[in-house]
Amino acid sequence: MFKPLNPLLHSELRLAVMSLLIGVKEAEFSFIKEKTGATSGNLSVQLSKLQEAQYIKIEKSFKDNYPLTKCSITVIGIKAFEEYVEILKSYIKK
Amino acid sequence: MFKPLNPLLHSELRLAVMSLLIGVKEAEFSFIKEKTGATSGNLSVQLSKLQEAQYIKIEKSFKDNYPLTKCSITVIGIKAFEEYVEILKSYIKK
DNA sequence: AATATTTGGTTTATAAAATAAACTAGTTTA
DNA sequence: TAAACTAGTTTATTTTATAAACCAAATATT
Repeated sequence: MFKPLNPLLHSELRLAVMSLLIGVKEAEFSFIKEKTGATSGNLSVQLSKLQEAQYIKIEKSFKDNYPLTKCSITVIGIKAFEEYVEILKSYIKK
Repeated sequence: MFKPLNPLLHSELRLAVMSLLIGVKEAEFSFIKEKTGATSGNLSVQLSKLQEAQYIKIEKSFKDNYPLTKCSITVIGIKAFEEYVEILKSYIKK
């Protein structure tokens, strides 16, 4: 009846990150942090988990001497997000 | 940007329970258990939490000599559920 | 008539997740 | 050159979810 909700996406912060990334080409760590209101530590951990699942791609570089982390959603990530949203809708439409 | 998601409702099982209860007048423990696929223990714990928050009402009685637990959603619960759904939608619509 | 099984749960213990605090490595500013 | 800031990561703590064990009473079995 109630299909399982992908636990990787059923997390407030990771869901916010994915919701954000699905609308943009890429986003910087500090931008995501600001938009989600997350702490650096929490964001760092959650981004790593999303990367591990190959839902996002993380690219590290330097800009003006400072480290710069850019994230973008992958095809796998888009698919997982869309499926999660569909299942979620099936919950709340009852 | 991302409003906080009510943590009491952002739980797979509790969300399923609320989604179920919002559509019916009341439901028995075993019915909820069957529909959600939860174990008795987990369901018992989660129902208690929802009751504590006054999102549901739990009525205990006996039927054919056996204990019978009936649950129903409260006005507070309906309000919380609807607000949660609205915030959730604001996440996934970006 | 014991004893085993089932019902309808609750309680407790364990595993997993989220979050906060502390730390790293380097940069800039005073 | 020392203090403060950037941009994070790692580790520790707290919280949450889940599973396992348990309980009381009822019914079924031998």
